[in-house]
Amino acid sequence: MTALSDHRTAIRPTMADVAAEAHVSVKTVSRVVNHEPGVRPDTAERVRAVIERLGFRRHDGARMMRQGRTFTIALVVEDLANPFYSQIGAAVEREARIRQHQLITASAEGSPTRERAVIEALINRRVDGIVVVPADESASSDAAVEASQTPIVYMDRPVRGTPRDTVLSDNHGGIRSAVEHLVAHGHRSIALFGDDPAFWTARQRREAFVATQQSLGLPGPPRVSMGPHSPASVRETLTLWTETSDPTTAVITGNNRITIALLLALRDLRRPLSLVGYDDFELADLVDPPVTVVHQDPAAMGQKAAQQLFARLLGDESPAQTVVMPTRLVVRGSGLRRSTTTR
Amino acid sequence: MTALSDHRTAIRPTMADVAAEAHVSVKTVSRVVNHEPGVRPDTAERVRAVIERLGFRRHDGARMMRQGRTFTIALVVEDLANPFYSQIGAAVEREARIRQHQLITASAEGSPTRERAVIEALINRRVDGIVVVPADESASSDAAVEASQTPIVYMDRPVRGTPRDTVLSDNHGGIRSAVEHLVAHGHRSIALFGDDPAFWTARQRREAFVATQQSLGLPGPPRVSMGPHSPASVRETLTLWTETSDPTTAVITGNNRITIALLLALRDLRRPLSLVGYDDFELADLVDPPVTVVHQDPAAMGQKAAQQLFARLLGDESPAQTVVMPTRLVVRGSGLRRSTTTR
DNA sequence: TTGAAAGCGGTACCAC
DNA sequence: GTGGTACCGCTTTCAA
Repeated sequence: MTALSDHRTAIRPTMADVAAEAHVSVKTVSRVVNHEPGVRPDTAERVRAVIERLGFRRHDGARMMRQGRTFTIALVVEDLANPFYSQIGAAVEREARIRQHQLITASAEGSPTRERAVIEALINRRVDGIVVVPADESASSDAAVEASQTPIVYMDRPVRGTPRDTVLSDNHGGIRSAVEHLVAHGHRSIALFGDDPAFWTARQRREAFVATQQSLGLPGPPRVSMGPHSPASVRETLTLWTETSDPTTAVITGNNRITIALLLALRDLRRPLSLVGYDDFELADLVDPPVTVVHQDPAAMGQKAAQQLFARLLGDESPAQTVVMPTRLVVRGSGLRRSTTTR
Repeated sequence: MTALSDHRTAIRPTMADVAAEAHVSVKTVSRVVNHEPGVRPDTAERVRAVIERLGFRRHDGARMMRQGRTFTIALVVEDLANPFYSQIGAAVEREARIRQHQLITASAEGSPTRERAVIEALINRRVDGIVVVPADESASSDAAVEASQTPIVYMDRPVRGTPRDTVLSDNHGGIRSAVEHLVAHGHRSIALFGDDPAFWTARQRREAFVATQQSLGLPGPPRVSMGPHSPASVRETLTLWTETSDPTTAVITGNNRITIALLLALRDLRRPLSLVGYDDFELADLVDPPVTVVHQDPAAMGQKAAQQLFARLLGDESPAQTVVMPTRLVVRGSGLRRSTTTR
């Protein structure tokens, strides 16, 4: 053991240190560490003993660099604290872990600029692939992604430009199931409180609502109010629509947040309105009456996206594909026809 | 441009490629890329032009290796989809991003074995530091952490062995505030539905409950039921405790999940019990009556842990410190004294 | 079965 | 100002 190796060992032993101690070459240490065949058992044993004694741990950074792969994928979303995204994150991480990969998660906070910066940083780190819930449809980082050849999968919303693998939710089907459910329970005058039309998903759901309403032959022009909403604005609009000769008897919301705003508004109004919310939420069962919802499955979407990404990493060269994940109507009661006396 | 560089450029240009094209040394390219001073403006401009033309992007893996730092920290929790952890995750990621670091998140799924494997993999990757919500108190990966010298911060629960930086929540204060609130509203017979005593936090809260009950001079032996719970088991216990000569009039829960089980049980029982839940939840406002809770601030805890970690990365060598984060009682109404006629 | 040497793509150090 | 070169710690290649 030289003075040098002695010193280095104290900090972080390398394969060279192990090799010196075990009187073998670095290559042999490498073989042992990576369980490569072709090492005599006793040699391997000796090397393993030294590894153990010195507390050697392979420096994966060096390995990645030489191999040109990082065994890392990344997930870029708007806000990791949002349940929709955190469920996606958990699913993607799981798929990564199963395949011995690690996951870098990053928030873009809804800003295309930040999203681009984040994605470029990830490319510089040579992550093997990226899953992105894009901030908008502009594909802000398209050029960088293109040049880097880094496989990317988009989720929840499509982006313009070069077609890429994309996992969407069936917004049309989700809204249709909501409308049909309400109609089946006798509703004819249904309103939609959608999200800000700046969001692609919000526009999709609005279109689906209008189309379904027409295809079912419901009377009158569709009543649609797009966000952003507050409980107050919702209350106002609701009052308007329920005090006509053709009062709205049921409401569909465009997402989670709006469902909550609506529940608050309904509580104040004390009006017997039926409701189907978009997005499931934890306490839907505990509200009175329990809230019927269109359930998107973020975990399934995340899993699907990760699987698509790993297929690319394994060499799948087929054309970019878009997958639309089904939604599920969870009936809990709030969609039933309700009389004033119910409350 | 040689044939070699021609080929390489098509894949991924390196500093050597840029240097050759710009007729400067690699070192000069490095200087330009890193905005180091001491490069003539026109040289820098020429280099930048080539960088642009070739689409060069620095390989951060190589840089990290040379510098011995990865500009990466990691977060290990039980389940990324759990709101408590995902809020921590969002906060930690934010602190990392502000400091130009990236965050690797990993789930240990509550298994100490998996946790150890995950942490060792992170150490092998030479992450600069790790934040861990440990699966148990065993500090399963302590030896590896010790040897690797990787800074680590524990959250929510302490671990045995070598003292390390730890961020805890004030379980005692949280429970005390809940009990005091109920007592202030006239309750004298209060019960606790705690979580599985296998969890350190659950035991802490139980102890706090018993201690507070005694210090306030409440009558009788403390009524405590530790988990795991189901709505059915909760209902059974509640029935027992409310049908004595000294009926329980208020309940404190040990966490989020139990609060929900309790709400379901209460709905079935239709008994006028007051309630203070541990952990805030999104729709606490919408339940009838709105649920008063002890709010832990996972975002603040995550932020604090990340800040402590970065202090270490910046060279803070002071002794390991434990920080206890305060909780906040969010009064919403369910803690008030309720008569049978209220429902 | 084993090892020597050349890289992977940058940065650090020191000449010029 | 600029460049040469060793080197981070491992894998790859090829020879012995």
